Amino acid sequence: MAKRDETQVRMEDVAKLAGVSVITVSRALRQPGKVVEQTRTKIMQAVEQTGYIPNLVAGGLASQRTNVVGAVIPTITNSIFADTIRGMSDVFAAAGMQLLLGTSGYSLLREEELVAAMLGQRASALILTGATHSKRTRAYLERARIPVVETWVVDQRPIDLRVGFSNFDVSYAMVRHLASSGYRRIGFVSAPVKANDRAEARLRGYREAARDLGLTYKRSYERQAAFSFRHGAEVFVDLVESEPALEAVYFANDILAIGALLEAQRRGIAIPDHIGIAGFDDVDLASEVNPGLTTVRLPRYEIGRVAAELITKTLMGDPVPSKIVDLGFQIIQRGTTRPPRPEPDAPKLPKRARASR
Amino acid sequence: MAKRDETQVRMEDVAKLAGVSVITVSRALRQPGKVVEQTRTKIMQAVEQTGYIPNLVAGGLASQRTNVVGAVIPTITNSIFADTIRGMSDVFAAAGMQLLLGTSGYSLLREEELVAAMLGQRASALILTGATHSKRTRAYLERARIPVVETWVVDQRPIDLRVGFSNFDVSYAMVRHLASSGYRRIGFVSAPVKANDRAEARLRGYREAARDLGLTYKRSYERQAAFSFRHGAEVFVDLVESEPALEAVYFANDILAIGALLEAQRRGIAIPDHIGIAGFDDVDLASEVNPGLTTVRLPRYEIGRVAAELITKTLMGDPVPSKIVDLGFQIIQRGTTRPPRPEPDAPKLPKRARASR
DNA sequence: CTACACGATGTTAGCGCTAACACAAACAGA
DNA sequence: TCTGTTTGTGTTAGCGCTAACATCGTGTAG
Repeated sequence: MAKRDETQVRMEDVAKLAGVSVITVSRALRQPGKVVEQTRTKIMQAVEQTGYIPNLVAGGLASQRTNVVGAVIPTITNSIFADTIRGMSDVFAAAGMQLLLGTSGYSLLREEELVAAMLGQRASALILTGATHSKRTRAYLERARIPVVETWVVDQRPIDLRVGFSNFDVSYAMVRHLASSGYRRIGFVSAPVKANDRAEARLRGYREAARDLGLTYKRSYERQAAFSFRHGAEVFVDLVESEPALEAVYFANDILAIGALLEAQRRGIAIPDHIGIAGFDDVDLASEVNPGLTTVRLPRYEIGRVAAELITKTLMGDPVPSKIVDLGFQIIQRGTTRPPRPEPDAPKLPKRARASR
Repeated sequence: MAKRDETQVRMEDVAKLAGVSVITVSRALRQPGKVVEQTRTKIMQAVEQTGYIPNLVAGGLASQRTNVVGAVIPTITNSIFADTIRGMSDVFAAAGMQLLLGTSGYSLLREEELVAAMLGQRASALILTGATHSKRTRAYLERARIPVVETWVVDQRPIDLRVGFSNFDVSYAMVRHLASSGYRRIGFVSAPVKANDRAEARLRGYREAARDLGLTYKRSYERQAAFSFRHGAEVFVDLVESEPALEAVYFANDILAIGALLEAQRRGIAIPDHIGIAGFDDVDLASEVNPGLTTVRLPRYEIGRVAAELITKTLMGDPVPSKIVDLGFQIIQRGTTRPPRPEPDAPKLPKRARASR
């Protein structure tokens, strides 16, 4: 064996100093109620004096459970996910659990590696982003028999739990909103859809709404752009130049939309008089730019909080009321698009989008 | 004992299926070169067939080391730290290490809890933000005898390793830059300095530069504001209204500065003609707003990358050339401030700031 | 006064893996 | 041929902790 590091304080050292057995120390630390006041005091003093920090690796092996929860997000650069992580962190910190974070970079293979690593750490539960996973990832998760929460999605069959909203519905609703403001020729700038079911659902929502509402729709009204202000600016210029008839451009995220807005400002393109701009996410900046960005507010923090709550509940053996939690959304009308017109006499728009395809 | 979970595949199951001993399986997975091709193939097939995932908790206990590195950042909401984490993640992912992330919310007590939890997980190394830690945190770290990297700072005595730049020097340099553009009355909006040595160093840099350069300096030229566009907007309005003589306002981060710039836009305050604005960080948005924001570019990603590289090197037993790595910075002149004037005949400004106080 | 419950603490036996050493077979050099 | 070395694999003994059961003392009811 690896010779043990003699300098490391073990539970045994604390026990000797306090004049009790190791199990009593273990109990004093984990279930203080089971140890009498006086003994506990002695033990805590010994802990203090030695600077003892319990070895959770050994504890995890012996008890067959850890206080670690793994979470995989596509990227940490997008502040969207930062809010979700904050939601998780707040709950897990209060529950004394550790968050093991990994970023997949929108790669299913990397997600698979991360899931394997987290299962290797014997994480008590896993939080993933989206509903698309490799076959092997699914196999791992099924065999692991731990709570798994897929976030930012609610449609389809969950592996276990699911917390989010319908990207399809939101996107559909935004197009409906723009249509109700009188826009008939609406362009769409998608995020890259590769290995990103949320982006793909937003694209579908746009297409189906455009069709259902009888808008002018051409494939050339669509573009795809990676997540950055710069890409938003570039794709916007390309789009308005090649499709001058467009009345509004709807972007799959606020960063692209704001990039476009700032570019329009530079080029003297009047927003919303010449063309409307809409985003998706309602980031802080969306209400600060001039004019303010019409967008969709999403329950970013809530997704993380609820996901973590479902997990802590499940781990404590409490039943959860529902395996799928839809947290909804809210269209935010601001100055980058014309305000909606008062309802015409016969509102022939579908009342609500279908729940995906 | 906790009865073992019979459904969990162990190394023994793989070994039986492959017709070898467990140690051979262990070696095949960790040091493939030590096992002959044919045996390894048999073992890998058995791994595949059973869906075996090595129990790193058991492995960590037996070997007395883990592939986990802990990192504590103040907040994940600030995209600044996101870049640093990306730097770490890229290196650790390539090295097959796991990142255990915690957010302290600028609380030394919370940092202490996180450090204790991470040491409890027997993390192989720790990455902290800043140089200010509680007494107990320092005691933990000294006893732990693992590599510890403090980031975003280089001054003073490190616990072990340190990667960043001098916030004092950067701030000093920015004020010097503004002065060289002819600004004499420069306001400063600090981030909250409580438990934030970087913010405090930036404030000191501003004050000392103002004094050294003979600028007009009044305590009422200073404000403090929490990290958000909105706070930047509000504090800017307050400052220009109560101190109308101000020629420029220098913000301790770009988010505050951009919030101010957008507010100025709304109120028709001409930037930079009426008043100059400068930031700190060079976020993506800084080059997109109109006019572009004068700011300081920091090696955000590099800090994370270098910190992680120092750790992987140290863990592999390679010596590191230096315990402290200063990654420098770069002033970025854009449109929110007047351009620097050509050097006057007698440049009596100090050539370089002192390395802190 | 005995029997029994209960609360507090201790003893024992692993959890699944790896370090160190052991050993057998194959090979090389004298 | 013998010896030493190298290579591949196995045996043994934990790593530090906790679950389960054991034990001991005290209080309480009959």
